Amino acid sequence: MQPRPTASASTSSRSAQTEPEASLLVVEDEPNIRELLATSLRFAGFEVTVAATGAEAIAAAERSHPDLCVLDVMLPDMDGFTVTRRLRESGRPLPIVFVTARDSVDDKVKGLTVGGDDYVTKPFSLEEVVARIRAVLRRTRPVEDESSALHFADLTLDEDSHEVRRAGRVIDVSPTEFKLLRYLLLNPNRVLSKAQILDHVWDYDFRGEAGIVESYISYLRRKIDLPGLQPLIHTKRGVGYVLRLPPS
Amino acid sequence: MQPRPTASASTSSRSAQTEPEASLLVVEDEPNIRELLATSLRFAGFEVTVAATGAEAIAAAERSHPDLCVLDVMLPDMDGFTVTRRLRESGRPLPIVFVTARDSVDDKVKGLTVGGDDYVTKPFSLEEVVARIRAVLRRTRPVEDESSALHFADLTLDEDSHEVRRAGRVIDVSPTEFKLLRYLLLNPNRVLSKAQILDHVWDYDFRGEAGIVESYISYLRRKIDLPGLQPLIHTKRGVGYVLRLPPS
DNA sequence: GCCCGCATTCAGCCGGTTCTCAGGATCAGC
DNA sequence: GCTGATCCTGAGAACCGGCTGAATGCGGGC
Repeated sequence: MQPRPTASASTSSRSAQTEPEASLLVVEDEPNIRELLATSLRFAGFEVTVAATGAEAIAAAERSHPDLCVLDVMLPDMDGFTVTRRLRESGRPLPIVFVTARDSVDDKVKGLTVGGDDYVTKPFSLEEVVARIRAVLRRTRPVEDESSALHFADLTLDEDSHEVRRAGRVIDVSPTEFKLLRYLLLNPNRVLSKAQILDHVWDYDFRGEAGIVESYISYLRRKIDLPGLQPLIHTKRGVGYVLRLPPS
Repeated sequence: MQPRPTASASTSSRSAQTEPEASLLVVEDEPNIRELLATSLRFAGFEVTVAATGAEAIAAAERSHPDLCVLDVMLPDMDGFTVTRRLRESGRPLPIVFVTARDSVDDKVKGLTVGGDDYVTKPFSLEEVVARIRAVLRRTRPVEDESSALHFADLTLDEDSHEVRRAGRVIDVSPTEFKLLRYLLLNPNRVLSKAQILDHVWDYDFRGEAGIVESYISYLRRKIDLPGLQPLIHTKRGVGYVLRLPPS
């Protein structure tokens, strides 16, 4: 798991907020994944506490009263059902984003996601996790001024409807194109290196080269930067890509 | 491995401050690189402690509580991912700038750029390292007074968008031109010798002559000091170059 | 099974970038 | 004004990064 050329980036433009967006409890027994989640979620603006087992999770939840729990369903000491039930025994409706192996029986997890909950499968991409968490919070929070759409110039991306628009016109994008565009929209006017994009948009175990980012940038440009419109995706040779209005 | 005779120069105008800018922990097993980093980062105004192994690093971090860690991912005793996790296990979000060999097998550690972290590849240029460190600190520090842009007269250089402007107009510069201009902007009104510029802007293993600095100064002048504008880049014959306003 | 969309890799092309070099311009000192 | 040293800059070669079309393979839906 390692280096590929990278530059600097923030996962989210909200990281500058002084007030944390929400408090999360991350429950995951694999140390590397736990730290990966904790680090990137903290940087995304959340307040994060961690736990490695179900028992720890229950103790931590009583102490810190998190707004949401990121829970690995395969824990050494107890299964996801039990942890979920115990976490909610207090009566507080704690929303949960489950983390599960892709090849695990899906029916079990589906039964778990009845409320406003959701789940992601391992290996996941960091953007995906953050997006799911925000979506669940949006759904379960009482009052919300937040819209689920990201905007830049005449470009819109709606998380709920999974819809992309340029100049009012709906644009059909593939899942990976959607995730890449979301990452760009979360970081407008900031150069993102190919390595950064790879780290945030692709699954954490992706073994490929940075060339695939070039391919997807190419696909996106073909759909987003149509002839006659101002190009929004720009190349900074030797550095990365940036979403911005053309220089005056 | 110390490249070429380094004139004593401060990397940044902040080095005159009595208060150190931030405290760094440099973890690198190669003694020459370690000293090169430690020396130039101290010149740049940082408080620096060093460690040669992962174990030393963890011990040192507990003792000195650095604001940021500069970490070679290829250490004799443990890999970068483990060191990172152990350094952060205390819960304190320690930002990290990783150092990695350019030709190292890229797929060993992934996810190095999450949480605002960044990395540089060996061989690096000193300006690049300092710039990355400052960028990460800017992103991860609570206080948000610092802007990512450097200014001098009507000339600006933005690290985030990698954009250069003169008199409001965007100027397209190559990566090397960008680094050279950043070095000049960090040292306004100070004459910089060609040797100094080579040491800071070019990779530490660059074997070329100082003539290349003349070439790049020429390129920059063509783009920055446009006819009709006040020239900002001046030659001090026999000494070096200086960024300043023309004498009245 | 068959088809289609999507993810991924790769190679060729193109143009920008880096770097060197040499001729000519400029400057300082005499 | 002369002269040597220094600097400027145009030209060119080698290199490198990025763009794109083509090929492959996988997986889901019919």
